[in-house]
Amino acid sequence: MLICVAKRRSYHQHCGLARALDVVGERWTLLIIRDLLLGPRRYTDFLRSLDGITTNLLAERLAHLVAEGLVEQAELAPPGRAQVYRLTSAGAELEPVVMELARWGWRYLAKPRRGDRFDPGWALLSMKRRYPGGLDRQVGFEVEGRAFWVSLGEKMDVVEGALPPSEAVAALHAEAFKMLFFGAATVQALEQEGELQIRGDRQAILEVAHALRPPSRL
Amino acid sequence: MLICVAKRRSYHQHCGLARALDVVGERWTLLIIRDLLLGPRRYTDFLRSLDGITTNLLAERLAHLVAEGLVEQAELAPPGRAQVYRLTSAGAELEPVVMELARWGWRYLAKPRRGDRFDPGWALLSMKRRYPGGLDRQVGFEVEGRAFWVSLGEKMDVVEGALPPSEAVAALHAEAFKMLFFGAATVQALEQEGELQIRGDRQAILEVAHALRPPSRL
DNA sequence: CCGGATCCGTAACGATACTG
DNA sequence: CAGTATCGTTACGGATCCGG
Repeated sequence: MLICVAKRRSYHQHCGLARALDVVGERWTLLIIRDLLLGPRRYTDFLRSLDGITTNLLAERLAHLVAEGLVEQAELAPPGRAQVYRLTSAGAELEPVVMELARWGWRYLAKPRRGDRFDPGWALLSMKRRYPGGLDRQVGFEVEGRAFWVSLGEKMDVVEGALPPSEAVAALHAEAFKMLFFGAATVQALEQEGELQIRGDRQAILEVAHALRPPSRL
Repeated sequence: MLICVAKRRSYHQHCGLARALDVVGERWTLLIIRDLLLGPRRYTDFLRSLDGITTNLLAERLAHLVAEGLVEQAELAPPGRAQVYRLTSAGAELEPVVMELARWGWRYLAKPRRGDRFDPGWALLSMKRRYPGGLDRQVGFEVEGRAFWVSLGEKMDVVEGALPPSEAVAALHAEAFKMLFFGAATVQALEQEGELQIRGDRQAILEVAHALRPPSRL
């Protein structure tokens, strides 16, 4: 009987970058972190979001992240009582890493590839770096059955899922959200075309959308 | 005869992070970028620095980075006339990504692993984020036959290789440099022990070392 | 020596099926 | 729902070889 010590692949370099990549450099890992930045997730949430990942690989990545202390498991309060994965504080400190990579990769989004999946959560996350600060608004976005809660204060916070009610909620389809994200449409235009409905404080939605508008092309 | 279209693996997500990882997420890629941030490199430079990479993989990674427009090949001026790889502007824009990952991975460097390679170039790169600005100094570091030129102005620049002469040069061994990097020693202490020699403006070296000192442990 | 290309074994990954 | 088990495929690692 052989006892196999799990020997992870490593660059064996005493360098912050190399050590970081030793831990989170494997395939899918940072995408899992990105999803968790929107709040706790269940196993099947990942399977839905990370289209193409296989169940064994997801299980292995999650186990590794838990072992590294970047992710922890928790039980959701009743009546849900489902088990979820959530970031630890060490894992949450990966946010600047994710944001920098997303910022650099933004250039490739200008020419969309056919068949690529779009998720409003990913878009909202990347909007964090657009927010210049100075507002105090809490609004919600409902996109095809999913709810995102955006809080603009000193910083921008965004989480997916049920949360305290906000001043206003905008409901729209993913395609419309995509257009907002890329500046191909405005809230007013989408509203006129019936692609966007606002409940509550309309001004709040307009202010938030304006604060998070894409950088002008010049 | 089959014509095979090179089909790269992709996450197929319309997301900046996923697209970035599609391009630079493969093994070794960001380490190659890191090395290039110190200046142009030759093929064999990579082989020496990236201990463990194989020649076929290095060739493939470089070819891919060139194809993506992040790296370009150039001929060094005579009498060297060697071919080198260097970053394009798009590639150089990966510096914040590398720095953020290195910052996050810094925590793992506190407990060194046996057998990990140390490179003063990697250390100097990660010192960029320590520099608070406000100085105007150019100094050199000679570490076991390698020359690094550090310029502190509005920002910190560091390149490896021959460059315009600086105000001062400090010569030391890698182990001594490591101690400086981690705050386990000071320039004065190393000098007294004969582990560090200064040519030229001693004050310049002291100022640079102080500006780049590791964050205090509290 | 430099700058790779080629071949092959192994480990990581991907697809599918199955289970408590 | 939350995984495990099995198996084929691809990427990676190790070694050698080759033209300039």
